[in-house]
Amino acid sequence: MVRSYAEYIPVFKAISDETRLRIIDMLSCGEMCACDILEGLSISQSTLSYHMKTLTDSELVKAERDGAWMRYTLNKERIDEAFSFFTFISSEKEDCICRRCKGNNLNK
Amino acid sequence: MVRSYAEYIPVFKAISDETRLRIIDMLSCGEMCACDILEGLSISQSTLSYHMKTLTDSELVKAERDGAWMRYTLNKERIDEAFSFFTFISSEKEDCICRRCKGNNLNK
DNA sequence: CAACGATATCGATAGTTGTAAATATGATTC
DNA sequence: GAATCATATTTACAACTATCGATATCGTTG
Repeated sequence: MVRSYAEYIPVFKAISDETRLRIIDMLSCGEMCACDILEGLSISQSTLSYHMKTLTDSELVKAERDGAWMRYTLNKERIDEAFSFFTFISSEKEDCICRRCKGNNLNK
Repeated sequence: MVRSYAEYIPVFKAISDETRLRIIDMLSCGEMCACDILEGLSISQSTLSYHMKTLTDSELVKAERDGAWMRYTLNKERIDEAFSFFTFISSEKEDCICRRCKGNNLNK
């Protein structure tokens, strides 16, 4: 199930930036090309390209070339995977690495 | 609903680190004190303190002093809030900031 | 209250991140 | 194929992050 803690860190990093959250919001209803995303933001073209690379490297966003344009879409499966992973990590489990606090009343 | 994109960024940053994910895993079944968390990791005490501050500042983890010990527990409500926020951001919405790509066939 | 155990803070440092200007690459069009 | 439009890469830099050793603070206990 959980392969390693490192597996989804690029996803969580990708959503840890205001500009990228705004881009994800823009993509929530369907695909957009880079030029139109750029119009909706107040950043340079090279900065947008950097952010889109962060998003596609983490696989949160899928990129498809269409002639001169790049079309971007949200990868909702990847989002679900990352959240499932975190939900698993943060939920009670049978073979848990947890141990109780030495000073915990529950252990008395 | 969504107050600002910045609202949950500290939460997403908090879960973007392998050591902190491991700590969250440790806390998934109940509370632990710092000394026991430290035992389960291979980091210095000052580094643990730094990570616990990151986690509590983001409100992902609640801290409670018990004499000399600090007891830490996961704040599952905060986790749910952050995920709800992101789910909202990444889902189709009525008054969406999305606009379609100029070159998109859907607009023809 | 002195000594000790638990945790926090400080200072220093190496590595990472976000930004933009300049430049390069890739695709289209005339 | 030269000009132009769209996107990516390179370079440089300031800000932030994770880390640790040293030190400080806080609480307990003799």
